[in-house]
Amino acid sequence: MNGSDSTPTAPGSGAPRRSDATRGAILAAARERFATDGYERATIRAIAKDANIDPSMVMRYYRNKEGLFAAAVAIDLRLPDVSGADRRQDAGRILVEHFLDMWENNEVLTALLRVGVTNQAGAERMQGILRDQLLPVARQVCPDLEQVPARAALMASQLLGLALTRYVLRMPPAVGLARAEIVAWLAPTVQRYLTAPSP
Amino acid sequence: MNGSDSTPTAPGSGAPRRSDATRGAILAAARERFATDGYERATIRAIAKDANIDPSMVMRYYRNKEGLFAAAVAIDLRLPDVSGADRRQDAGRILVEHFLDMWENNEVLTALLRVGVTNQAGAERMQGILRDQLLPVARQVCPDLEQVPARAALMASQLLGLALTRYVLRMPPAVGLARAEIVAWLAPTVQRYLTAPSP
DNA sequence: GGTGTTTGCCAACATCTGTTGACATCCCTC
DNA sequence: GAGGGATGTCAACAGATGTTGGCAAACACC
Repeated sequence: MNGSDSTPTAPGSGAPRRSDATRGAILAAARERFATDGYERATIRAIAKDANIDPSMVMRYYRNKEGLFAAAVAIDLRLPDVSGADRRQDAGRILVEHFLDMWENNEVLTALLRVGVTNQAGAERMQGILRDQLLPVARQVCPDLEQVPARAALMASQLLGLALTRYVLRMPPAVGLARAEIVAWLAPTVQRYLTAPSP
Repeated sequence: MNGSDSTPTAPGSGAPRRSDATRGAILAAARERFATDGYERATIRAIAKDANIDPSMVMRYYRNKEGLFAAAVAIDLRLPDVSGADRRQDAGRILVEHFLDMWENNEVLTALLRVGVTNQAGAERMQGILRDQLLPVARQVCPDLEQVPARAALMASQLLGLALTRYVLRMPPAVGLARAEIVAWLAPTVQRYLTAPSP
């Protein structure tokens, strides 16, 4: 439940508009549709119907479908700091737990993953998240700076792979895993990708 | 390069038809389009154009778009046997190498992954592959039979996660990984998921 | 050589898509 | 209370999409 985050279009600036409720409803509906249907099948008409407004309002407030997607899917992973000496050796567990928390109650992540697979803009957005958010974390704990991108990519492959099988494809055995199980299995993997000496 | 596999529709049965060349061309074009565009954006018209035939031929030979997809994407991972005592402790490396071989020169896998994310039928197909092909491999090497599904799911999460970041999203650091690097990093992970005692 | 089936192309259909513009209505300001 | 901008509704557009049926040519078989 993301709710209505202050000002939908220009966060933190501009006076509140009378249409903020509508804008928020559109964004909420868009997030849900993009998450369940992907980019192509999430039609503007369906989103507008969910938000109980006219399709033309979507165009007025977000220019076009791409603009709507850009506004609806803004992701801040809020990755925790793991640079402390004590936390560094626990980075795997901390990150896996944080990732699960994020995915379990944030449909925007599922939306972006679904869209990123079939839409170029979505894919680039995901590349940006890896570069701007995941990579810095790897830099905090990785010994050799030159290996940071590779290690971040490895971490991403495992975490996104879990999200893919569990939240998108909903493979029964992946859905059936308990949270504690996932942490116990994946934490050492991520820890190794981040800190183990290059094999 | 999959080429034209004998009889496209009913494998291993029926006399060769005069239209086999056309059928094959359609399937090849469909595979490529589904792989690059996903299900929705891979239009029948575009596929027909690639195959240099009329769109109506696609409908004649494969009923509808779903039928075309079902015919175009039939996957046999040809997973190697790892039940031997010596191979069992090498299962991780063997499977990762085999997976890379498969993905590097088989666009059908990319097609299925792209479609599985936005299409229910595609998702079910992938679930079937996990159940019918990946799970038996896990059963060969996993000590506790009850844990087989969970371990197969873990293996799938890592392998599909790599495919996702490298072949679908094409995240630069994931694309930049050398084959040997991937094997060196992922083999121990898969090995642990399959054979390590439950953590 | 005539017959029936297969193969292919063409035109069209109904529907859905993103998108646009005109018009009515509300609310705030002077 | 009049004016003006913001907000919302309605109808329509142009194009694309899956799908269908009819019709000509090529072929196989007697």
